[in-house]
Amino acid sequence: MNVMQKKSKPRVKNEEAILIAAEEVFSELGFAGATTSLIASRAGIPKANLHYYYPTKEALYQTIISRIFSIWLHAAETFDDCDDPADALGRYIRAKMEISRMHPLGSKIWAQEIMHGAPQIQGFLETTLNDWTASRVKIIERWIAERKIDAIDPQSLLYMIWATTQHYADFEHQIGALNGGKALSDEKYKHATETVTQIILKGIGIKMV
Amino acid sequence: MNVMQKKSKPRVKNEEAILIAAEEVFSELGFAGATTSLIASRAGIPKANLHYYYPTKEALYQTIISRIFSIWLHAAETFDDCDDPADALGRYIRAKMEISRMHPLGSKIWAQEIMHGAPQIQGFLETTLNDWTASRVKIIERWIAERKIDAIDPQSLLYMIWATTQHYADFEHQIGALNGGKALSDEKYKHATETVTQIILKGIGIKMV
DNA sequence: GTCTATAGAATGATAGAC
DNA sequence: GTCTATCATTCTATAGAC
Repeated sequence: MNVMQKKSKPRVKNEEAILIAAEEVFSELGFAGATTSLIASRAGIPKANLHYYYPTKEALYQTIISRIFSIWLHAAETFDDCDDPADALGRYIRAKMEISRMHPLGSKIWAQEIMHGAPQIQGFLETTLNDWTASRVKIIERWIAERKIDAIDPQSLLYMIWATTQHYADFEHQIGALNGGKALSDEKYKHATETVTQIILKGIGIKMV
Repeated sequence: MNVMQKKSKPRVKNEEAILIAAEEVFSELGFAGATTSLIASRAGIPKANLHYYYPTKEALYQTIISRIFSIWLHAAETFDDCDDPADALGRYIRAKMEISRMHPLGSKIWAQEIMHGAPQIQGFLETTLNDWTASRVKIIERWIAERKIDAIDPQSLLYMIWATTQHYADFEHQIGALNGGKALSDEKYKHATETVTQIILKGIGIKMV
């Protein structure tokens, strides 16, 4: 037998089912509105069983948050320090749009967490996000100094990218309502991604091919 | 005495205090997380008194929502059918930024309402917003046909404007955290407004003066 | 590991005196 | 109109049998 205690089969299965259900419920109802009994019910297990795997609602919520954080980190890495702003920003915008498409629930939970004053992720805002943002502001300022892009405010540019890309996740219900009540097709989503990329890049003075 | 029954003095005062407190609490904790006792406490009255003025938590919430709706209508009117897209869009973007500055709490409540599937405002999305959006898409398409702006997807442009301007309200906590822990000064906010306007207008091919 | 039953706390709303 | 006391419900969390 291994030194690493292998997780038992039902544990793996149940934990995964709980996390999927929890992400749904937290995104739909917020932390306060979510009930452990609803999460358990959607996961297909009795409520007491949920508390066996995750002792408190808050512990479950923090597990969800840390998963979302790792997705955030993945996107952050796509904004690398490269000489070509069209490359770097284009890749970053497309990565963020892809994440909004693949993980809209996580994006909504994240947005609500910030709207509520970031009770769980304040530390992240003050350390990881702050450092990451400062480093990217420096890169953008260098592009400006090298006359590769217009002399825009770097922070405002970053906020615009975050806002626009996350909007497709956070407001997907509204976008669906304005699309005849159904979600955007893959084709339309791709088109939106290209439009967003084009407007932002052209907007900061990058010549589009 | 007037035919219109004048509202008594304490009623006016208390209703106003309740609405201000309710907007705060709903934006911070969401509908489910908000408690009538906390709202009453912030309004400086006993909980039973709150229920005297607003029989249920939901009735109070709907009053708040209808106030936010009237602000939305006000912003919508600034996007008028004019020949100059720089004028029309610039005015609209600036009006939206101003609203995010003046009414961040309302914006957050609105965002959460949509994230939760718009339980109270689904009708608004399907009628007023849908009609308004369709009419503005037509105007944008006309500008494109007249070669006044690039041939971008009108919907994506509108979403970008909504996302970016509302981000300054909905994510003000994060923006503050990235600004040394304090809110943006009037000066910085003005600068952000100009940056946002410039990037979007230039991004759709409008020559900036 | 699973599940029934329930304890203990919080909350929305109201009764009824003033 | 105001306010204390309280009911009824709901929710988190756990005990304890299996």
